Amino acid sequence: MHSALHFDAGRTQSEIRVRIPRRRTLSDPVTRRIQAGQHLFHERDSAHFVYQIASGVVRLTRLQKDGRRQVIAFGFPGDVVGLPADGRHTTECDAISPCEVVAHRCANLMQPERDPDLHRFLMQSALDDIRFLQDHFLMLGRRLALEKTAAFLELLLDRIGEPLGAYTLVRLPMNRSDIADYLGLTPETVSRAITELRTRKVVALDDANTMIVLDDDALRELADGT
Amino acid sequence: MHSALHFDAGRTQSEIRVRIPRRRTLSDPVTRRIQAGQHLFHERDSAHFVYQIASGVVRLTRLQKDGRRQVIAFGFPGDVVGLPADGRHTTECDAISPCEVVAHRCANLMQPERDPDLHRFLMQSALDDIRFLQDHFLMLGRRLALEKTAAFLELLLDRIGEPLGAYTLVRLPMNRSDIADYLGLTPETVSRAITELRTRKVVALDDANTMIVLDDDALRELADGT
DNA sequence: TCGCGCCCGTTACACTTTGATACATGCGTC
DNA sequence: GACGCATGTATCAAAGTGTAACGGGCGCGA
Repeated sequence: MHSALHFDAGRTQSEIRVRIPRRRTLSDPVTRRIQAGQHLFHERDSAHFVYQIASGVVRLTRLQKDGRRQVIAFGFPGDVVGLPADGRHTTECDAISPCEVVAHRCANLMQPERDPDLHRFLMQSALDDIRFLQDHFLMLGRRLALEKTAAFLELLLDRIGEPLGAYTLVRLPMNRSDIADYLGLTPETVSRAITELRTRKVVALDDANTMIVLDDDALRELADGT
Repeated sequence: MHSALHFDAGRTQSEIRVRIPRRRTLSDPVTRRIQAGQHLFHERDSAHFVYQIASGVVRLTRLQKDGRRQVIAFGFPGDVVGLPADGRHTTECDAISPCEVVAHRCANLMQPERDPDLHRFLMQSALDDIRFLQDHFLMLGRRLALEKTAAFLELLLDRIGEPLGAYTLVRLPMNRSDIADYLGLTPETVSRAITELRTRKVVALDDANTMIVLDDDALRELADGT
């Protein structure tokens, strides 16, 4: 069944990128490349930079005393990650696929006079971040694992979906454990939910975690709980 | 049992207040009084003001298509609520106890040049907000209802606890349904969890939802899952 | 003042979902 | 070919939910 699902869409994940506007200021941004698995920063690190993702995907996590891990968010191209509180980072951040990121100095956060445009941009990013975090709550609070999973796939569809004829292609950069820790489930339950979505022909999935959304409407209905 | 628990601490909830610095700018803040149940704003409202809570508690919620409600956050004295995305409010906001709030014009969010001090303050608020939202995820992701509930009461302890001799007094301004919708549980489960905490002599609770934290350490251990 | 209905909190019971555990499969690497 | 890693599947136990019922407090109107 899987072998019949070999869709060759050409572009690779890393090619989904966002144009970073070139700016002329005292605090010109610096581009960095990082590999999958590398950390951008750790929780409680003194914060020197915030990072805008140009390509690739990062994972923002919090570690708990009992050893459990909560995935706070995924950083997709265009997102700004690493906004600090009290001068320190509030999460772990590591790449789950090769990334290019643009680093901006944190000092600019509290110096609006120095570079108003940059400050405006950072404020915009913080406000967007708040909205994304609020969206995430709706997934965690939702009751059924199938609904949570559908809502998550809907998010991916909207954030990193690539048109492919009548359907949409979504390359999953994260594994089942990441999804589980994002949704407050176990990897097994995520696996069951995805299997159910495949059985219902809502999505198709090959061995390389490349997904095709077959029934966009059904996915959104499940995500909405209707 | 309840009648034996009549502790008279004198101060009322509304007396927990935060000093709002008087500022001299083009955009002087305006104080408003609102009653319990009144709305400050609705989801998708065009955002004209952000509000800093001076006294009282507000509730930030999102309504879902299936009728369920997610409590995104509670706004305690000192908190800033109503930070918009794309010029619109992203949640409902209503008071759950009589409130005094200080309104600042949203226009200042994207005009750092006009009032740098105000902009710095709003940025700080946004960054704090992000951290609080992240903290909330750890409560939702936690496994057991007892742990979630303990974590929530720990939050209240830290935010609105009032020293009372060797113990700490916490007046719960919200009802069981609010707590349930905040933690992703049902009101019944919250009730059971609180009953368990009372049985274990971790907290005491009277008929007026006034709580005394008897065993601070036990509460935090439960909240940490240890 | 009394009676009434309503809301909230609590408790009990049956049921559903999820978690925990175990094991099989497939893939890549050594 | 052995091994590690990630994923999928199956089974059983545990936890939470849904439903219902009960009691207390409160506001309202007769």
